[in-house]
Amino acid sequence: MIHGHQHFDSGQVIYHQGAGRSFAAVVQSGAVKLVQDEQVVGLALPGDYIGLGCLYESVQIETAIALERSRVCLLHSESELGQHAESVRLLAKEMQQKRWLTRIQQKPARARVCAWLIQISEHHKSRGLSQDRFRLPLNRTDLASYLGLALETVSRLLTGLHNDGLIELHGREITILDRTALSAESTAA
Amino acid sequence: MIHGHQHFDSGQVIYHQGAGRSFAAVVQSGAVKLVQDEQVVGLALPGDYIGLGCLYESVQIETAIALERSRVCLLHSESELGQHAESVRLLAKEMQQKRWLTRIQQKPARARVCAWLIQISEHHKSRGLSQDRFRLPLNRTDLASYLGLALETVSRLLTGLHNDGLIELHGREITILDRTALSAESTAA
DNA sequence: CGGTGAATTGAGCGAGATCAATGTATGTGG
DNA sequence: CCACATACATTGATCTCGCTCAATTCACCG
Repeated sequence: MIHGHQHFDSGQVIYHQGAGRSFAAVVQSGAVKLVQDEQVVGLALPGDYIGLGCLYESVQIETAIALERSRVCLLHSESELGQHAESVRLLAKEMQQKRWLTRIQQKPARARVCAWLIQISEHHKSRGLSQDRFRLPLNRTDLASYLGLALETVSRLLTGLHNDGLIELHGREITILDRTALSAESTAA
Repeated sequence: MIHGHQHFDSGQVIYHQGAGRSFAAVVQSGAVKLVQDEQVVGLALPGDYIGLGCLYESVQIETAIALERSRVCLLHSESELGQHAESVRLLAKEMQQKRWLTRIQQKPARARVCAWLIQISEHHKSRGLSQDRFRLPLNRTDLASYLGLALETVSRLLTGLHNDGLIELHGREITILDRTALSAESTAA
């Protein structure tokens, strides 16, 4: 049984979909994407739990891949995951994420991108970082997969938001210029 | 505190989104739809739990509406919901549903409909009913909302499946003629 | 019968996908 | 230091799936 934290380089697999002897983990730094059948289905940032499927499934449900050098604290045993009451809370958080995803999937493409940007921004804020200036944790391909769009569409929409003066953009570095408008668009249609 | 089962007529609200003093319940007969912000986000058939949000939220997350005369067993207290370990199992089942939804949302419209038909068919099978002949629990409008499509599209696709000889269809009564093909299409693209 | 709500069918349009080319940043080895 | 390779991002042109709007049709009920 490996305890304590462990490092993963960008692109490294933390665990594979279908793998037995499954375990959960907490992301402590960096960023991790969750992939299910070639589809990006989740994004875990510092503080987020991954692999909670082990609470009720015998094998991992998704593949977890580090998006940049990340530190992850592996939780192999039941006791390391805390009491059951705590487990319910963790599952609940994951459920909220899924609900959010389901809801924005119905919105038009531009709203999805806006909603995601806001979401990432909030996450940064909650970690005490700048909520207006940060690096996008996903590249265009992964972001497109996550939002259920074509990568070209994502690219076009981001430059669109830039042209409309809502954001500043240099590759993956982003600055939010008009959070109000962004937020408004994210709830549109 | 109301105990035991209770009946709801078609269209009756079991609980409202946002309602306090929330509770969970088990559907014992009939069918219930779960609506979140005008959007159908779930369908509960006999044996399914609803309102599990009460495990971690103080107010109901969605509105539950009976689709036909249904018997529902209300679970007001923590103890009626079983031990925590049981709660995790219930949440897990709900999570699976959500994962399924997220996954098919990316597929083309026809695959969504096929996947849903298969899903309902399996549910019937697991209840010991005919897996080939049954009544669709949702009308076209609700089904469209659930699958993220326009109701006209759903209608066209169903008649399409009929023309292709995969199903027999009279209003909401359906007969599955070619489960293999249906299943194959549900995983397409 | 007519009346009401659900389902089907048709015509046209548009958001977003696809295909294809070009651009930009980080390399790596000569 | 420059040519070149690789990966990621942008931009353009075109096509298509599914949406919208509108007109029937169908089933059931008073």
